[in-house]
Amino acid sequence: MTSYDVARLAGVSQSAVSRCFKPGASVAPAKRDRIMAVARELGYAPNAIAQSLITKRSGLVAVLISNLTNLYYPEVLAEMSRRLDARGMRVLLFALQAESDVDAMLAEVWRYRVDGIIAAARLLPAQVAAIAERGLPLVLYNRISEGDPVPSVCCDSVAGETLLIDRLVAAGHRRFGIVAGPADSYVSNERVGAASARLARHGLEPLVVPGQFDHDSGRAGLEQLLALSNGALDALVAANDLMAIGAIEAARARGLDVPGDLSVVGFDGVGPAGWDSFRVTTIRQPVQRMTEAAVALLAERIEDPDLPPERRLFAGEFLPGNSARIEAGTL
Amino acid sequence: MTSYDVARLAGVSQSAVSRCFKPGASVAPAKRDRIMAVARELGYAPNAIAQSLITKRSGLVAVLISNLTNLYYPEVLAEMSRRLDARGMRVLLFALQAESDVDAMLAEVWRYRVDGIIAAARLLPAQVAAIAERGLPLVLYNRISEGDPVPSVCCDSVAGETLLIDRLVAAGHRRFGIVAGPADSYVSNERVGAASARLARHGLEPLVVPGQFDHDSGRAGLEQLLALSNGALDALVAANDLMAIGAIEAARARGLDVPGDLSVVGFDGVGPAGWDSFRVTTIRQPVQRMTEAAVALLAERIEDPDLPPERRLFAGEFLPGNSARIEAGTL
DNA sequence: TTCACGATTGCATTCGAATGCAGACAAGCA
DNA sequence: TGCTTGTCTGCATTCGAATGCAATCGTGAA
Repeated sequence: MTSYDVARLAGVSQSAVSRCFKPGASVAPAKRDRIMAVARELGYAPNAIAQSLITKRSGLVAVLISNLTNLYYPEVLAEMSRRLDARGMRVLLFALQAESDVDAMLAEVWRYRVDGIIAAARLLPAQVAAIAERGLPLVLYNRISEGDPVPSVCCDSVAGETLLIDRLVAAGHRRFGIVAGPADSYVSNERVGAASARLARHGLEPLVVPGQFDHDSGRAGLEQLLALSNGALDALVAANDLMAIGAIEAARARGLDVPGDLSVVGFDGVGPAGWDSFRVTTIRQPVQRMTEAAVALLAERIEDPDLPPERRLFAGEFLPGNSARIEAGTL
Repeated sequence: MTSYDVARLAGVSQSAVSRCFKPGASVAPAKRDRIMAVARELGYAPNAIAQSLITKRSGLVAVLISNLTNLYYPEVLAEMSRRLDARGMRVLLFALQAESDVDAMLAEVWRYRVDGIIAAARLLPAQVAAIAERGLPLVLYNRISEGDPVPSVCCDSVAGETLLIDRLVAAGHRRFGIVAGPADSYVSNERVGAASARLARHGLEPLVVPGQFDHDSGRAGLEQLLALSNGALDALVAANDLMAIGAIEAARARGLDVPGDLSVVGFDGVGPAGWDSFRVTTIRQPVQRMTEAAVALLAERIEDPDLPPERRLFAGEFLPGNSARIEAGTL
């Protein structure tokens, strides 16, 4: 079904059909009705491919996500999809396996003439530059660019970790351990850096061990920290909830009570963190508002590519949970 | 950058450039090298949009997923994306909020001239018919069509539930409760039906309460079942792991030991089911093989639309876990 | 009645790549 | 040398919709 088919059956020109589907175009009401009736009968809708070719707008947004299985991203993706949808844009999904895939993904991104990119994945400065060179609007999600400024949406790790640390210190914790995420993860570095810095302000220095943002890392992290500290650990700060949960389970497996013997805090506020078995003391990212902001930033820049980069920082919500000894009522 | 730009700089015709990017096309080696050099320099790659228009192949596959936040689908989506990628196809993602969205989504699917559809969402017979009418290959994931036969990939619920029930009965459980998923969910009906049928073979009849496939439903389901049975419950069969976990937590909250006082089994084999806190006795879906099969079925049918519908049923893997009293060594 | 003006309408072109067709050219063979 | 085969090439057209431009129509004003 093409606009020509509709035109022929309705006895008008192809232009008329095209104009019927363009809001604000000049078409006589009677003719429009006739055309739309035929279109409906034939099940006609403008071919987005052909439209893209001529208008240079594909309606596609490339969404790059590095580790979909991270429990946190599915929610982000679902929200993002919904919001892009509401603005008439489609999600072209790029689920990255490894960092090395990025260049290959970008090659595909170019080919499909997407209108913009939302990236929740690590991009090298050269990659960011390549995107900018093509004039493609880009919005980073929970990371910022290392090179030139790029619009981004982040959850305030510094504020979040600062709050957690202050609470823990106020409640008497002194011997801290931190389980970091991957060394090249922006959020991990932010969170670990913020927590360490805040501890330093309190005159404390944490033990830090690396992790991978997954459940097993939390378990392994706890073991390492206990070994390093000879069992003298008051609080474990995990760079995300999944690791916090792993740590909680590992602690229990060793007969430690959480939070009685050890306080554990996480970050993200994913679903399982709220389950009875864990009730992780954590910071919940405002996913709804963050995805909305990301989509809005992108949409604005698709309309006007000259808008300056803007960085939106969202405060997380403190979830007291029950995995850390924290003074009640000090909210 | 268009093929014309490359052609001009390389001093050849646009056709030649086009042929350079088509495997097996006839181009003199020397010329090919020259053209490719220019193309690389300009960062040229064929415009997928223009290609789609003329070849009637977009390389896009619409992936419809109903509840991305279900813990199980993210893994499916990531795997599917990777495998489609390997075959040179892109994922156009449609994350459904409500069933009512399907028609709106399909309208978009038409517009983008996707090459095929993989649906992990409920489709009405009329919707399946509309897809068939357009000649679009369709593969269903973990569901089958209610009307005309459609290629599909499923995990064998009957075998899985049968195995679980047999084990439970063999271990002496007699008073069963089942927490179902949404009434319109195919997998829920399959699993609940299979479990009930198998129990009937053993001369047993379970209590059945409805759920929503989420954590809270498991909790609520347990409460309801305990009320209905006056506390006389041996085993709880949840239609998925998330509900099994909710039920386990609710049972513990009531002071019941799992599996000492109550056995709980789930289905899916999602990550959290394997965590120490739960060790859910469950059936793991072979996601890798299932997604590979789904993508293969689709790819075949894109090549040859006349292939007959085929149904692939995969056996799940029994994970003993530790949430049910089951005879050891009876594997 | 005549003219101007605005609302409609269709024509023709454009977007970027793929491909059937025919011409150009070279090598192979008798 | 003459002719047959192939191998390369470029030309021209095609995909389906959007849009600048000019033509057409109707209407109200002068």
